[in-house]
Amino acid sequence: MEFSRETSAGFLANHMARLFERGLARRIAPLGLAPAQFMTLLELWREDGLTQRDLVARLDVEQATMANTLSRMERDGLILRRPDEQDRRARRIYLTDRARQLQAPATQAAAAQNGQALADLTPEETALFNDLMRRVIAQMQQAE
Amino acid sequence: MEFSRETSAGFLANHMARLFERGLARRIAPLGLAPAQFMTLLELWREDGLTQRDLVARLDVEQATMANTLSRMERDGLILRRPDEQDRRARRIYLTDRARQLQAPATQAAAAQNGQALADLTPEETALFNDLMRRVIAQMQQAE
DNA sequence: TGCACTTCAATAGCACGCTATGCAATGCTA
DNA sequence: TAGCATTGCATAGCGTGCTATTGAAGTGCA
Repeated sequence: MEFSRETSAGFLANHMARLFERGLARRIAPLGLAPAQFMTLLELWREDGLTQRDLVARLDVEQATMANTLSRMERDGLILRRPDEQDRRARRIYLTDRARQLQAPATQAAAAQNGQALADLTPEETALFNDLMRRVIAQMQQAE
Repeated sequence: MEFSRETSAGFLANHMARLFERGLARRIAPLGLAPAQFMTLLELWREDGLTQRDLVARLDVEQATMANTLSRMERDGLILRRPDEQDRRARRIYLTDRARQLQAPATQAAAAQNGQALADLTPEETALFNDLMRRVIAQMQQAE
Protein backbone atom coordinates (compact mmCIF):
# COMPACT_ATOMS: atom_id res chain seq x y z
CA MET A 1 0.00 0.00 0.00
CA GLU A 2 1.70 3.12 -1.16
CA PHE A 3 0.74 6.36 0.47
CA SER A 4 1.52 9.48 -1.48
CA ARG A 5 0.43 13.03 -1.99
CA GLU A 6 -1.17 12.25 -5.32
CA THR A 7 -3.48 9.55 -4.04
CA SER A 8 -4.42 10.82 -0.61
CA ALA A 9 -7.69 12.74 -0.43
CA GLY A 10 -6.42 14.52 2.67
CA PHE A 11 -3.36 15.86 0.93
CA LEU A 12 -5.26 16.85 -2.14
CA ALA A 13 -7.77 18.65 0.05
CA ASN A 14 -5.04 20.46 1.92
CA HIS A 15 -3.23 21.47 -1.24
CA MET A 16 -6.41 22.61 -2.94
CA ALA A 17 -7.49 24.63 0.09
CA ARG A 18 -4.11 26.35 0.27
CA LEU A 19 -4.37 27.34 -3.37
CA PHE A 20 -7.90 28.65 -2.87
CA GLU A 21 -6.81 30.65 0.16
CA ARG A 22 -3.73 32.08 -1.54
CA GLY A 23 -5.84 33.19 -4.47
CA LEU A 24 -8.56 34.69 -2.33
CA ALA A 25 -6.03 36.44 -0.11
CA ARG A 26 -4.47 38.15 -3.11
CA ARG A 27 -7.82 39.22 -4.48
CA ILE A 28 -9.17 40.71 -1.26
CA ALA A 29 -5.94 42.16 0.10
CA PRO A 30 -6.53 45.40 -1.84
CA LEU A 31 -9.80 45.74 0.08
CA GLY A 32 -7.94 45.45 3.35
CA LEU A 33 -9.46 42.05 4.05
CA ALA A 34 -7.96 38.70 5.02
CA PRO A 35 -9.62 35.34 4.29
CA ALA A 36 -10.96 34.58 7.77
CA GLN A 37 -12.31 38.12 8.01
CA PHE A 38 -14.15 37.62 4.76
CA MET A 39 -15.55 34.29 5.92
CA THR A 40 -16.84 35.99 9.07
CA LEU A 41 -18.27 38.93 7.17
CA LEU A 42 -20.19 36.56 4.96
CA GLU A 43 -22.24 35.57 7.99
CA LEU A 44 -22.57 39.07 9.32
CA TRP A 45 -23.75 40.44 6.00
CA ARG A 46 -26.51 37.90 6.20
CA GLU A 47 -27.37 38.65 9.81
CA ASP A 48 -25.99 41.43 11.96
CA GLY A 49 -25.79 41.48 15.76
CA LEU A 50 -24.69 37.87 16.21
CA THR A 51 -22.68 36.77 19.21
CA GLN A 52 -19.28 35.16 19.04
CA ARG A 53 -20.94 31.90 20.00
CA ASP A 54 -23.27 32.13 16.99
CA LEU A 55 -20.37 32.67 14.63
CA VAL A 56 -18.40 29.80 16.10
CA ALA A 57 -21.32 27.46 15.48
CA ARG A 58 -21.90 28.65 11.92
CA LEU A 59 -18.32 28.67 10.77
CA ASP A 60 -17.11 25.58 12.60
CA VAL A 61 -13.98 27.08 14.08
CA GLU A 62 -12.88 27.03 17.70
CA GLN A 63 -14.04 29.79 19.99
CA ALA A 64 -10.50 31.03 20.56
CA THR A 65 -9.91 31.26 16.82
CA MET A 66 -13.02 33.36 16.37
CA ALA A 67 -12.14 35.60 19.32
CA ASN A 68 -8.83 36.45 17.69
CA THR A 69 -10.33 37.00 14.26
CA LEU A 70 -12.93 39.33 15.75
CA SER A 71 -10.23 41.28 17.59
CA ARG A 72 -8.41 41.86 14.32
CA MET A 73 -11.66 42.88 12.64
CA GLU A 74 -12.39 45.34 15.41
CA ARG A 75 -8.88 46.71 15.16
CA ASP A 76 -9.38 47.14 11.41
CA GLY A 77 -12.66 48.98 11.79
CA LEU A 78 -14.87 46.27 10.34
CA ILE A 79 -16.99 45.53 13.40
CA LEU A 80 -18.08 46.90 16.76
CA ARG A 81 -18.60 44.69 19.80
CA ARG A 82 -21.33 45.89 22.14
CA PRO A 83 -22.47 44.24 25.38
CA ASP A 84 -25.64 42.19 25.15
CA GLU A 85 -28.44 43.73 27.19
CA GLN A 86 -29.74 40.49 28.63
CA ASP A 87 -26.56 38.50 29.15
CA ARG A 88 -23.65 40.50 30.44
CA ARG A 89 -21.16 37.80 29.49
CA ALA A 90 -21.93 38.10 25.80
CA ARG A 91 -21.04 40.81 23.30
CA ARG A 92 -23.04 41.31 20.12
CA ILE A 93 -21.20 42.03 16.91
CA TYR A 94 -22.25 44.83 14.55
CA LEU A 95 -20.90 45.76 11.16
CA THR A 96 -19.44 49.17 10.48
CA ASP A 97 -20.30 51.12 7.34
CA ARG A 98 -16.93 50.22 5.95
CA ALA A 99 -17.71 46.52 6.32
CA ARG A 100 -21.09 46.96 4.64
CA GLN A 101 -19.53 48.71 1.69
CA LEU A 102 -17.13 45.84 1.14
CA GLN A 103 -19.85 43.29 0.50
CA ALA A 104 -20.13 43.73 -3.25
CA PRO A 105 -16.44 43.94 -4.15
CA ALA A 106 -15.42 41.19 -1.76
CA THR A 107 -18.03 38.69 -2.90
CA GLN A 108 -17.10 39.49 -6.48
CA ALA A 109 -13.46 38.74 -5.71
CA ALA A 110 -14.37 35.42 -4.10
CA ALA A 111 -16.63 34.49 -6.99
CA ALA A 112 -13.81 35.27 -9.39
CA GLN A 113 -11.49 32.98 -7.49
CA ASN A 114 -14.04 30.17 -7.56
CA GLY A 115 -14.58 30.76 -11.23
CA GLN A 116 -10.91 30.53 -12.00
CA ALA A 117 -10.43 27.40 -9.93
CA LEU A 118 -13.36 25.66 -11.58
CA ALA A 119 -12.74 26.92 -15.09
CA ASP A 120 -11.82 23.46 -16.28
CA LEU A 121 -15.00 21.83 -14.95
CA THR A 122 -18.41 21.70 -16.60
CA PRO A 123 -21.34 23.02 -14.60
CA GLU A 124 -22.39 19.43 -13.96
CA GLU A 125 -18.96 18.52 -12.72
CA THR A 126 -18.90 21.57 -10.49
CA ALA A 127 -22.22 20.64 -8.95
CA LEU A 128 -21.03 17.09 -8.45
CA PHE A 129 -17.77 18.30 -6.96
CA ASN A 130 -19.48 20.55 -4.43
CA ASP A 131 -21.83 17.77 -3.55
CA LEU A 132 -19.00 15.34 -2.92
CA MET A 133 -17.24 17.89 -0.72
CA ARG A 134 -20.41 18.41 1.29
CA ARG A 135 -20.75 14.69 1.81
CA VAL A 136 -17.14 14.31 2.93
CA ILE A 137 -17.54 17.25 5.29
CA ALA A 138 -20.71 15.79 6.75
CA GLN A 139 -19.02 12.46 7.22
CA MET A 140 -16.07 13.94 9.12
CA GLN A 141 -18.33 16.14 11.23
CA GLN A 142 -20.43 13.18 12.18
CA ALA A 143 -17.34 11.17 13.05
CA GLU A 144 -16.11 13.80 15.51
CA MET B 1 -26.22 36.09 -7.18
CA GLU B 2 -26.09 34.57 -3.78
CA PHE B 3 -22.74 33.82 -2.26
CA SER B 4 -22.70 31.54 0.73
CA ARG B 5 -20.63 28.97 2.48
CA GLU B 6 -22.80 26.19 1.20
CA THR B 7 -22.36 26.95 -2.47
CA SER B 8 -18.78 28.20 -2.67
CA ALA B 9 -16.19 25.64 -3.68
CA GLY B 10 -13.54 27.68 -1.90
CA PHE B 11 -15.33 27.57 1.39
CA LEU B 12 -16.16 23.93 1.09
CA ALA B 13 -12.52 23.21 0.29
CA ASN B 14 -11.36 25.22 3.28
CA HIS B 15 -13.80 23.56 5.62
CA MET B 16 -13.02 20.09 4.36
CA ALA B 17 -9.27 20.66 4.63
CA ARG B 18 -9.64 21.89 8.21
CA LEU B 19 -11.56 18.77 9.13
CA PHE B 20 -8.96 16.56 7.47
CA GLU B 21 -6.17 18.34 9.28
CA ARG B 22 -7.90 18.22 12.67
CA GLY B 23 -8.47 14.51 12.26
CA LEU B 24 -4.94 13.79 11.12
CA ALA B 25 -3.47 15.95 13.88
CA ARG B 26 -5.32 13.96 16.52
CA ARG B 27 -4.27 10.64 15.05
CA ILE B 28 -0.57 11.43 14.74
CA ALA B 29 -0.17 13.54 17.89
CA PRO B 30 0.50 10.39 19.96
CA LEU B 31 3.44 9.72 17.64
CA GLY B 32 4.84 13.17 18.38
CA LEU B 33 4.08 14.35 14.85
CA ALA B 34 2.27 17.39 13.47
CA PRO B 35 0.59 17.51 10.05
CA ALA B 36 3.23 19.49 8.18
CA GLN B 37 5.93 17.31 9.63
CA PHE B 38 4.12 14.24 8.37
CA MET B 39 3.69 15.79 4.94
CA THR B 40 7.43 16.47 4.84
CA LEU B 41 8.32 13.01 6.08
CA LEU B 42 6.24 11.50 3.33
CA GLU B 43 8.72 12.90 0.81
CA LEU B 44 11.77 12.04 2.87
CA TRP B 45 10.66 8.45 3.37
CA ARG B 46 10.54 8.21 -0.38
CA GLU B 47 13.91 9.88 -0.88
CA ASP B 48 16.39 10.87 1.78
CA GLY B 49 19.04 13.56 1.50
CA LEU B 50 16.90 16.15 -0.27
CA THR B 51 17.58 19.86 0.03
CA GLN B 52 15.13 22.40 1.34
CA ARG B 53 14.69 23.60 -2.21
CA ASP B 54 13.67 20.11 -3.34
CA LEU B 55 11.05 19.87 -0.62
CA VAL B 56 9.67 23.30 -1.40
CA ALA B 57 9.16 22.29 -5.03
CA ARG B 58 7.54 18.97 -4.20
CA LEU B 59 5.20 20.16 -1.49
CA ASP B 60 4.28 23.53 -3.00
CA VAL B 61 4.83 25.61 0.10
CA GLU B 62 6.93 28.75 0.40
CA GLN B 63 10.60 28.42 1.23
CA ALA B 64 10.16 30.21 4.55
CA THR B 65 7.38 27.85 5.57
CA MET B 66 9.56 24.86 4.86
CA ALA B 67 12.53 26.35 6.69
CA ASN B 68 10.43 26.69 9.84
CA THR B 69 8.94 23.23 9.54
CA LEU B 70 12.41 21.76 9.13
CA SER B 71 13.64 23.64 12.19
CA ARG B 72 10.87 22.13 14.28
CA MET B 73 11.61 18.68 12.89
CA GLU B 74 15.27 19.06 13.73
CA ARG B 75 14.36 20.23 17.22
CA ASP B 76 12.13 17.16 17.60
CA GLY B 77 14.82 14.74 16.50
CA LEU B 78 13.21 13.76 13.21
CA ILE B 79 15.89 15.01 10.84
CA LEU B 80 19.51 16.11 10.62
CA ARG B 81 20.67 18.91 8.37
CA ARG B 82 24.18 18.44 6.99
CA PRO B 83 26.01 20.81 4.67
CA ASP B 84 26.08 19.83 1.02
CA GLU B 85 29.58 18.94 -0.12
CA GLN B 86 29.39 20.66 -3.48
CA ASP B 87 27.30 23.73 -2.64
CA ARG B 88 28.07 25.33 0.66
CA ARG B 89 24.84 27.34 0.64
CA ALA B 90 22.70 24.21 0.73
CA ARG B 91 22.06 21.74 3.53
CA ARG B 92 20.89 18.21 2.84
CA ILE B 93 18.23 16.70 5.02
CA TYR B 94 18.55 13.20 6.47
CA LEU B 95 16.08 11.18 8.49
CA THR B 96 16.88 9.96 11.97
CA ASP B 97 16.09 6.42 13.07
CA ARG B 98 13.17 7.76 15.00
CA ALA B 99 11.68 9.27 11.84
CA ARG B 100 12.17 6.02 9.95
CA GLN B 101 10.39 4.04 12.61
CA LEU B 102 7.38 6.31 12.38
CA GLN B 103 6.67 5.54 8.75
CA ALA B 104 4.36 2.57 9.29
CA PRO B 105 2.26 3.91 12.17
CA ALA B 106 2.00 7.40 10.70
CA THR B 107 0.91 6.30 7.25
CA GLN B 108 -1.58 3.95 8.87
CA ALA B 109 -3.00 6.87 10.84
CA ALA B 110 -3.32 8.98 7.71
CA ALA B 111 -4.93 6.15 5.78
CA ALA B 112 -7.42 5.70 8.60
CA GLN B 113 -8.31 9.39 8.44
CA ASN B 114 -8.85 9.19 4.70
CA GLY B 115 -10.91 6.08 5.14
CA GLN B 116 -13.14 7.69 7.67
CA ALA B 117 -13.61 10.83 5.62
CA LEU B 118 -14.51 8.86 2.51
CA ALA B 119 -16.57 6.19 4.24
CA ASP B 120 -19.73 7.46 2.62
CA LEU B 121 -18.36 7.35 -0.93
CA THR B 122 -18.14 4.38 -3.25
CA PRO B 123 -14.70 3.51 -4.66
CA GLU B 124 -15.81 5.01 -7.97
CA GLU B 125 -16.90 8.22 -6.30
CA THR B 126 -13.64 8.39 -4.38
CA ALA B 127 -11.65 8.02 -7.58
CA LEU B 128 -13.78 10.67 -9.25
CA PHE B 129 -13.43 12.96 -6.26
CA ASN B 130 -9.65 12.73 -6.19
CA ASP B 131 -9.56 13.30 -9.90
CA LEU B 132 -11.69 16.42 -9.64
CA MET B 133 -9.44 17.75 -6.89
CA ARG B 134 -6.37 17.14 -9.02
CA ARG B 135 -7.94 19.02 -11.89
CA VAL B 136 -8.89 21.97 -9.72
CA ILE B 137 -5.39 22.06 -8.22
CA ALA B 138 -3.82 21.96 -11.68
CA GLN B 139 -6.07 24.77 -12.83
CA MET B 140 -5.14 27.05 -9.93
CA GLN B 141 -1.45 26.26 -10.25
CA GLN B 142 -1.53 27.08 -13.90
CA ALA B 143 -3.34 30.33 -13.19
CA GLU B 144 -0.64 31.52 -10.81
C1' DT C 1 39.79 39.55 -12.42
C1' DG C 2 35.97 41.96 -10.87
C1' DC C 3 31.28 43.05 -10.48
C1' DA C 4 26.58 42.10 -11.10
C1' DC C 5 23.01 38.62 -10.95
C1' DT C 6 21.05 34.59 -9.17
C1' DT C 7 20.27 31.12 -5.82
C1' DC C 8 19.89 28.83 -1.04
C1' DA C 9 18.56 29.44 3.29
C1' DA C 10 17.40 32.00 7.68
C1' DT C 11 14.68 35.34 10.01
C1' DA C 12 11.10 38.81 11.19
C1' DG C 13 6.43 39.72 11.32
C1' DC C 14 1.75 38.62 10.46
C1' DA C 15 -2.92 35.70 9.87
C1' DC C 16 -5.34 31.98 11.48
C1' DG C 17 -5.94 27.33 12.99
C1' DC C 18 -5.60 24.53 17.44
C1' DT C 19 -5.54 23.22 22.80
C1' DA C 20 -5.50 24.64 27.47
C1' DT C 21 -6.65 28.00 31.04
C1' DG C 22 -8.94 31.37 33.60
C1' DC C 23 -12.58 34.71 34.89
C1' DA C 24 -17.05 36.53 35.22
C1' DA C 25 -21.82 35.81 34.66
C1' DT C 26 -25.62 32.76 34.48
C1' DG C 27 -28.37 28.58 35.65
C1' DC C 28 -29.69 24.73 38.29
C1' DT C 29 -30.55 22.23 42.29
C1' DA C 30 -30.36 20.65 46.92
C1' DT D 1 -30.78 30.86 48.84
C1' DA D 2 -26.14 28.91 48.77
C1' DG D 3 -23.17 26.29 46.15
C1' DC D 4 -21.77 24.06 42.04
C1' DA D 5 -21.87 23.40 37.17
C1' DT D 6 -22.20 25.59 32.81
C1' DT D 7 -21.59 29.17 29.57
C1' DG D 8 -19.38 33.25 27.05
C1' DC D 9 -15.34 35.16 26.21
C1' DA D 10 -10.25 36.43 26.56
C1' DT D 11 -5.54 35.06 26.61
C1' DA D 12 -1.27 32.28 26.29
C1' DG D 13 1.31 29.30 23.58
C1' DC D 14 2.15 26.71 19.57
C1' DG D 15 2.09 24.95 14.44
C1' DT D 16 1.80 26.25 9.77
C1' DG D 17 0.82 29.23 6.10
C1' DC D 18 2.25 33.81 3.88
C1' DT D 19 5.39 38.09 2.31
C1' DA D 20 9.55 40.66 2.72
C1' DT D 21 14.25 41.07 3.78
C1' DT D 22 18.98 39.65 4.46
C1' DG D 23 23.43 37.32 4.02
C1' DA D 24 26.34 34.04 2.04
C1' DA D 25 27.68 31.44 -1.80
C1' DG D 26 27.68 30.28 -6.60
C1' DT D 27 27.54 31.93 -11.72
C1' DG D 28 28.52 34.49 -15.59
C1' DC D 29 30.21 37.98 -18.34
C1' DA D 30 32.70 42.37 -19.57
